[in-house]
Amino acid sequence: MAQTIPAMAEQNLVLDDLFSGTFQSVLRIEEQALDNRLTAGLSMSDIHTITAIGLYEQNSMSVVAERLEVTLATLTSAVKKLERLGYVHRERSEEDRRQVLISLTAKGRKAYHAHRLFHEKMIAAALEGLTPEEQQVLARALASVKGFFDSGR
Amino acid sequence: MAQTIPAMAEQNLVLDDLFSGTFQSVLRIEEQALDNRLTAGLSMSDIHTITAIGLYEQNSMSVVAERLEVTLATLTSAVKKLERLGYVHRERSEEDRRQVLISLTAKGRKAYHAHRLFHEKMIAAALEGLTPEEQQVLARALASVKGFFDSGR
DNA sequence: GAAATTACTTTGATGGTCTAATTAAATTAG
DNA sequence: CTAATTTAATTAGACCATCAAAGTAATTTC
Repeated sequence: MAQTIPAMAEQNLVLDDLFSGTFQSVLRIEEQALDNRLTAGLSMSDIHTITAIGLYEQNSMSVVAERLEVTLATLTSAVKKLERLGYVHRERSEEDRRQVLISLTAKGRKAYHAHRLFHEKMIAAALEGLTPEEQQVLARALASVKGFFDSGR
Repeated sequence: MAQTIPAMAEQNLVLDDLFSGTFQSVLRIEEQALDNRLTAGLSMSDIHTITAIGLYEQNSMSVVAERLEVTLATLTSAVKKLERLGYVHRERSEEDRRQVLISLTAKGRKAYHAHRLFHEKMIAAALEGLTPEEQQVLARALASVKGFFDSGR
């Protein structure tokens, strides 16, 4: 009965450390990668905003705020910075003049691509020690884990 | 030659999304879990500090700051809050009176355990959809991925 | 024992986040 | 058709986590 808990904890502790540790490491690496000609001066938060705006879309502030799961107030200040730095274009919608539509400038798209490329290289390099079968299992395992978390508990 | 890149990107894109998505989900869940009798009012950052101080250790500020990879200034203010709230005990070292030794109070240890328990349950639940073999592979895959990131690139 | 080093704290700045208040536009109800 | 309500965004003001630089006190070195 309760006896199974400690037994379980043993193996899971390893997984837990691995998860947490990998998270930390990736975050660190990702931040370092911002030291790039095309993304210099941007924070992770800025990159998230750029990613959420999307490559060739024109989205309203509300839509992007929802994607990012932040308030409009937060997004307003984030976008103000990115507009000042020339990564994002802002204009009022003609259909509904309450809305503000935001989109990436050429510079913003370059930053977007730079970050995506970095991600691809990172993943490719990180996985090169795994066999295709292991990669397959990793994908399914992550999907399962994520699925669990997203199902609200 | 270069032709392998796009082919590779396909599968890796999935892994990439899974990674990023899982990260996000876990972070969210973890934050929500702080709404607990024993950890209420604490931020993730506070929990990290408590974890780094350790259950039954008495560490100097420097040691903990290094574990957390933050400056002493940052840790000083973090610890000030945790001391005020009764989670952490501070005292000057007798051997070297420049040092400040910090340790968890009973309340701090309770918070520590509450968070650990949450983590165990989270991992156990997240893995219950996987076969033991898959869990095994996941562990090795994560270890490999983490190893790659930690080896500096 | 004076000078240099070490351990920590304080001060003052920045960035990212929030809530509440404000502005302006669009929709709805009378 | 106006007046009231709702919606979209911004601004104002707060808080927290972080840092660098300056300050303090103890220890080590020469």
